[in-house]
Amino acid sequence: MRSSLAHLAPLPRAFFNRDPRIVGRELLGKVLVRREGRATLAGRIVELEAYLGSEDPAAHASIGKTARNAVLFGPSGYAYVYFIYGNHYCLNVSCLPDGKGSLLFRALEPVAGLERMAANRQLEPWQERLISSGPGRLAEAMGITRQHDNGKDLVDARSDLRIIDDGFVPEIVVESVRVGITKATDLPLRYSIAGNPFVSRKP
DNA sequence: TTATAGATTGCCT
DNA sequence: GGCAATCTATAAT
Repeated sequence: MRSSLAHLAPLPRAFFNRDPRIVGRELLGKVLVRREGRATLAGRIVELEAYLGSEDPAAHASIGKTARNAVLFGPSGYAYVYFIYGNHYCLNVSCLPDGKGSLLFRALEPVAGLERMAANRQLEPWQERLISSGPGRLAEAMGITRQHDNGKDLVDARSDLRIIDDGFVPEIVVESVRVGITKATDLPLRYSIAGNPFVSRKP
């Protein structure tokens, strides 16, 4: 399992260079892979949220380019990591350039390195549901920080953080409203795999 | 220089 | 279900 994951090709950059509402649906079922020394941590993407550009007041990019959100104004397929509520990191991938769209990773289903992921969260391996169900939780499980990972190329096969396609295709994709925001709360921009127990909140 | 809101989580009642 | 923790980017003074 470990070596097969390591050799699967990343998605092409063009995959990300599209409307995040399309990319979000198609990214469900793909696998986020983290290399931690000799260990490999991996989780299947089961929940994402799309953030648009200047027309989406909930999007960090809507205020224009700043030091914090600069990655969103660069090319597609790069990691935008921000720190929130004094406690948590959240991972996004840039889609359209010039801040026109990105996706927030909200939940993963662990598929490799589960014990290591649990340890990163100070949990026991049997507490599977708590390991990576939620944007702050999955970042902690994968050891993602702004210092180490902001601006990282998720398309680069040599990167220690990347997204690969193992051929899994979800049966049913569900659209629902985004979580935890106070603006543009009625847009159906959250995508999740129907019935998957690792989705952070029921749609 | 100071103030404030925030794409969350975990613990409390 | 309610709310404190904790800190930083950005806005306001």
